[in-house]
Amino acid sequence: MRNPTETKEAILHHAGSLFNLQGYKATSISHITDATGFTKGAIYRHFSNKEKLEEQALVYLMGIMFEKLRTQTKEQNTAGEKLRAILSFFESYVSKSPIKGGCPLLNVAIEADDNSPHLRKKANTILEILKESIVTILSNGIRFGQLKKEIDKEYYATILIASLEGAIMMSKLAKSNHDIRSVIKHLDGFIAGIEI
Amino acid sequence: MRNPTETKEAILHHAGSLFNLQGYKATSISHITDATGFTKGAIYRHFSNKEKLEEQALVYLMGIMFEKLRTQTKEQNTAGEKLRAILSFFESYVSKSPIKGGCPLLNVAIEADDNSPHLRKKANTILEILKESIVTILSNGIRFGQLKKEIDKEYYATILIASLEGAIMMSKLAKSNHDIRSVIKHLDGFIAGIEI
DNA sequence: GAATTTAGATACCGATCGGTATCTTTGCGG
DNA sequence: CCGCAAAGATACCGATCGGTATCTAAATTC
Repeated sequence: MRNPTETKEAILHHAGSLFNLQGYKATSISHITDATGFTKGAIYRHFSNKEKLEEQALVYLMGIMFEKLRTQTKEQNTAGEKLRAILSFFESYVSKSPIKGGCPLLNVAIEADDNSPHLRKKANTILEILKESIVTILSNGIRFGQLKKEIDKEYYATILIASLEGAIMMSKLAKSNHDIRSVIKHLDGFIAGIEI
Repeated sequence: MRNPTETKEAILHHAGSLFNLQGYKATSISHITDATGFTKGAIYRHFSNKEKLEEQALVYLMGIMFEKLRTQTKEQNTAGEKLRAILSFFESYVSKSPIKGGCPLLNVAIEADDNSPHLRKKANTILEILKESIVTILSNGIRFGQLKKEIDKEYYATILIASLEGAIMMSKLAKSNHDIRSVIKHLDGFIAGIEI
């Protein structure tokens, strides 16, 4: 069964999983060959070097994240419900995570901010997309008369993301969802404050 | 000038700085010998292995953090002022950081949570100490009639820490203090809500 | 179905990793 | 000022790092 498309997909899948769990620099090509069953020859045929593999694996991981996030918000009707779907989506990163190792955005941000310009740039773009998707929910909420008109949308998006990402860090460290539940409780009230 | 105490201090200082900037696993002993001017022989005389050096460097970093935090809160008189001193302390991690590379607690938490049990445990203890120190400020604020009696202190401490740590991640990623300023603005109001 | 392209395996490269055994040098106690 | 213990330097170890050149085998093309 030789299928280059599936091979590349399998490499991205396992590499992404390992990068998110162990870190990008800490994960070697050998770790990936062990996980996939493929050899270095196969990996370097599909990716010119480790840096490119890291970048594409990050995009792959964020694709999964945004896909899950989008389906869960689409199920909801009002802006308030959509925002609360985001809260529970982030809570899932602690216990039954869609990707092992927690939030890939948080992980790559901390590892890359000071010494991996290529990953940092991509991560920053991803953060902006996440922000923008929350802003869109808020805009629609205002348009449909579900949220107060005068709110600073970008400000609210920032508060939500910062609190949730910080809470993931705390809860993963303590191996308990107590902290993220507190934060979600707080953000729930925060959202209620702008609902009509 | 041969002074083992100063040598150990210098190793911890440079190692801590590199660990916080590049990560623990990504920083090799060679990086530390380059930074300190000492050789492997010197390092392994003072630290039995790299793991122990990582642990002690983390404690060293957090010592600096808590020392700075303590002096800045001690300068303030009321609980509200002390809490706001914490906000501006965290803001300093982005621009004029006491330690290069951002918040050492956040950094070690993300790197260690899934695969460095020895660091994870220490980091978790540090998180608890940070929480406890905020709870103490809140308790005193209540005792001196500066804060409302009925508040859930641990809950408030969690919200503060999560928001601030998440904001550091965002601001370092975007290389701007815009996000952390938004979060601080929000937390400022949050604190005002429990002041009398 | 033979020829050719391409996916993937194998074997190797120099550099660097954490760690150690040994040697030299320094400073201190007598 | 001499002897000795401790501090630090040097030189090395096997393992592993990212990367590449080459080879084999499978699919595609005509």
